[in-house]
Amino acid sequence: MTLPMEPPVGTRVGLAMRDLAAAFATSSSALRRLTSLAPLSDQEIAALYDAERVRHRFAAHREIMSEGTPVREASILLSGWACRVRQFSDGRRQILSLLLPGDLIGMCRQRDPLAVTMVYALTDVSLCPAPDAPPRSGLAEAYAVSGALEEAYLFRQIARLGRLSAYERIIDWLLEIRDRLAEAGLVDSDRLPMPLTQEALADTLGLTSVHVNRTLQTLRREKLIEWRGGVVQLLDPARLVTSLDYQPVSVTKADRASERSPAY
Amino acid sequence: MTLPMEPPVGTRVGLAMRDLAAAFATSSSALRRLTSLAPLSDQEIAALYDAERVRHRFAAHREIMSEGTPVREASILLSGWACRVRQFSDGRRQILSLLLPGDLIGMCRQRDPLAVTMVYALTDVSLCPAPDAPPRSGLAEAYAVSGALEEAYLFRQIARLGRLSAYERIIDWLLEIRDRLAEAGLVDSDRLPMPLTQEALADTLGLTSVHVNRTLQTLRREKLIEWRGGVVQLLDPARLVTSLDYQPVSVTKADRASERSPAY
DNA sequence: CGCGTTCTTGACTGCTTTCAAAGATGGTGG
DNA sequence: CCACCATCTTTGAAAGCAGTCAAGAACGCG
Repeated sequence: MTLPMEPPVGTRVGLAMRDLAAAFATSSSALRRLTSLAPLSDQEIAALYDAERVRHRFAAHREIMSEGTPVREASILLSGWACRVRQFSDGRRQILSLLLPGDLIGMCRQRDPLAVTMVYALTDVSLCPAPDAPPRSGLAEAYAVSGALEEAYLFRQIARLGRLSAYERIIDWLLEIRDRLAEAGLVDSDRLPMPLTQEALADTLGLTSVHVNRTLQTLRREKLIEWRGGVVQLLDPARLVTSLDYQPVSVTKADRASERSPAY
Repeated sequence: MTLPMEPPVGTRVGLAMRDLAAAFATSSSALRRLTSLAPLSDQEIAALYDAERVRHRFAAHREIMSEGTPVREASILLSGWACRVRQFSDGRRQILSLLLPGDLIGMCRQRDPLAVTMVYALTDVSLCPAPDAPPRSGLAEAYAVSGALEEAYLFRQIARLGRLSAYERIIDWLLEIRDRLAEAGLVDSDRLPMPLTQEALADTLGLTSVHVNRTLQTLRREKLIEWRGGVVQLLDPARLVTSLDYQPVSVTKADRASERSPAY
């Protein structure tokens, strides 16, 4: 079966909903992630599919949202990598969190929300508006789970910056990115797309690019990773995991259940 | 006028609602903070006042919530300081965020939520259940704003750990704590209650207690702060603010408006 | 007053940064 | 197809911020 690469225009709730749902879930990495967060109805999946028709594109290095600016509408990140950044007046820069395909941007519950951080495109990026989710719907649940995960990743980032060495930070971060990309179906046998420069990684991990470079070389020398041409290959994920007793986050009971017995 | 120190039992929506509201807002620091986040109706204030009758107390150094455990109900922190912590297997410890009077704990939107981090009482602490907030109510708005602020503080913490020196981290942190305590009415002319040990502060700022100690001495020598007997006095807040162009967070348009022209 | 916790101090180590410059890489246009 | 340029990666030497270890002083509580 050939999967649609771009959503055909004008598709609505149709005949073979079930097949469509399956197709969507594997064709769009964003859709794939969102459908994995909570059970969605066929209508909801169709709504997401529909929403993807409207695309906002941003070139790499463009500002998607600026600090202190009103947040208009919530978006879904369809493709590419973005991040939240804090820029200091003296040139220092800290990447606060990464935004990967399927992540939500600008999902605020208060009225007249202002962006608390700049959002910046690390690569070419495309967004679509996030469909409204009525209270207690499956989509609302998916949004809630996504929000809880985002918070959990912020906590991980704090612990990483506060207490891990450069060597540990890189390993811990790679494992987290692997898990997050895997949710969107973007990881194949521990090979992950890695569009970041070492400088961007340094800004993420609170290091200098020089030290990131040296530490990566250590990891390569130890045959733990390969990193060439925008792709990282984890050579011994098990050893990486045990070396810092890394554990994936889970924010709901259902989530933890699915970890014990993976769906696939 | 004498303010009630403990909420009298059985009070409901009464005669002099306006006066009551004013009294509550100054009597309970938690109530004071929540009422400042969004306009609340008299009924909502009464509900909060009512909720405070049920108190869960935790002694200092007790675990309030443990990682991976189901979150039963949302609570309001009435008094004392708590924190979210990540404990590493080798003894390292990172305090992820501080929980101050008026902060919400365990406010989750997803079903069957699990605690993502341990919550730990830094001092004796008392909590009460957070009243339910119907959608679009003032209370829901207050909860939403509180959640957005919490997220903003996590971003600040990440930037702090990633890119500031020990000296800068302490200043930045002190200013943030001042602002947060001020919302709850707990700051008087830049004197803040400071129940943390230098070790706890080290675990918050990703440093060692020895280095925190030395850095505090520098700040004292420079006549920037005093810290004695559980109280910190900021001696020159303006200089502290400009030294790292510190700016308070605002998460809504209304919020920013009130900064320009303070309500009191 | 006595004991445990917290704070303070010194000497030494080391991880990470800084500064600078040389290679590698990839995309573009002639 | 190759030269060229900008960006990114790699390397070296030296300095500095923060950590470690250890022990003594001060503080606060019962």
